[in-house]
Amino acid sequence: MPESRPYHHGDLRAALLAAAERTLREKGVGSLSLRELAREVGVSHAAPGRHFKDKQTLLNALALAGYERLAQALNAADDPALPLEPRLTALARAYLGFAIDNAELLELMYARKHEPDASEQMADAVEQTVGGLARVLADAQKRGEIIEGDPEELNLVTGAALHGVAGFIAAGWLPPEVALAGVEDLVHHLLHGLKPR
Amino acid sequence: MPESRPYHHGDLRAALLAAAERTLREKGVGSLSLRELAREVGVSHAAPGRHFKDKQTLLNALALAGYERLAQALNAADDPALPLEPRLTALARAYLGFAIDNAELLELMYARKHEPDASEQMADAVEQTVGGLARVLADAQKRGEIIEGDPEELNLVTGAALHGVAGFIAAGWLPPEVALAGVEDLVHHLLHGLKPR
DNA sequence: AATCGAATGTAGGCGCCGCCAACAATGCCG
DNA sequence: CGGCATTGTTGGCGGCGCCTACATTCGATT
Repeated sequence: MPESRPYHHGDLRAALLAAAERTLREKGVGSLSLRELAREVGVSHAAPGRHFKDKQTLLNALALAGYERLAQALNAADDPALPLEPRLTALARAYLGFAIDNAELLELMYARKHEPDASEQMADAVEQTVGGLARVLADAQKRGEIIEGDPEELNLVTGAALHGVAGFIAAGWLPPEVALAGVEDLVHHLLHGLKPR
Repeated sequence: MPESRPYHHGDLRAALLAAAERTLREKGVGSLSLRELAREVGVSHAAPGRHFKDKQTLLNALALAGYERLAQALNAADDPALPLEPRLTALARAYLGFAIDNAELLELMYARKHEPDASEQMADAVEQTVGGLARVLADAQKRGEIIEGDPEELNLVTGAALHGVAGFIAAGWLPPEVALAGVEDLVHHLLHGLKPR
């Protein structure tokens, strides 16, 4: 007889996360159940509890993995040799690309709110992610390519604009192609403003 | 003996929506259950089904009401007599104020995505909401206060920046006071750009 | 290498949920 | 006033998250 599945899975935690991300992408966070995941992976309905103390913990892990992938994508897209405008455009394109390919996941990543601790890991991940943008702006400021003033405020405007567009995409108000096609203009308007000069 | 509650509630639908919004504000969308609402309002667990065919339908109604309140707040805040910058600032302040006071609700409003129809009412409501912003920018463009070019693109930059800040607030990354304090700078940077001039 | 505790998986159950069907009370319109 | 649509109630089905008790396996200590 075929030896049945071993009692221990081997890497249940990773398998659960992988299945969860697939389900998240295909059916949305709403139809994500621990029992269903357990079924997909082929373990009992209580097995996930050994690796994630509750459902929220699994979602947090998912979000954390998302931040790492996002930070990686942003770092890969950043070319410090470029002048400010194309450099920012590339960064923006990378962020929106991630938002398009991982809409549900991104929503999860941004849904971490009133968790008291929410694991400092999460805060670190967020910091690392926005750090890429902050670095670009700080560099530009140092070189005099953009105005002086509180860097936090500049980060906010730029980050908010990007985040907002990502939100529009996730909400389905802005078709992905349109968003990508408009990246260049978006960055241009951010840098040059809307007033005539 | 005190006459017992009448068999028919009178306005169960409105009572459910009111209770739902309170729960939403206090405990978040996650702890919103039809049965719990029914209990709060004092009806049986199946009564809500007479007014909302399923939970999503109730959430949609909630979101719709939110759009109406938001559009109202924005209209009230818009003073066409003002010059562009203060006019936009007032609008932004109103939007962020709404986002602060109704974070959970706003999240619900923005969560309507892959519903095929999702009721055209919703689309109308969204249109009405962003319409306020579009009007301001169109006016300004007509008066030559801002650059020419695709109005859609200008709406996008401005709307995205506002929406993004609202998202930061909802996510808990940006303390409300900081957001409100930065509104003026935000609008200023949007209009004048980040590049030195 | 044998042992024993920690880690990991299983079985069952509790109370909640959303949704459905059958029935009861009420309001309304002829 | 009689009948019908509306609105509420009761009961139940299957699914869920989480818990406890138990089973199996792994690995470190001796």
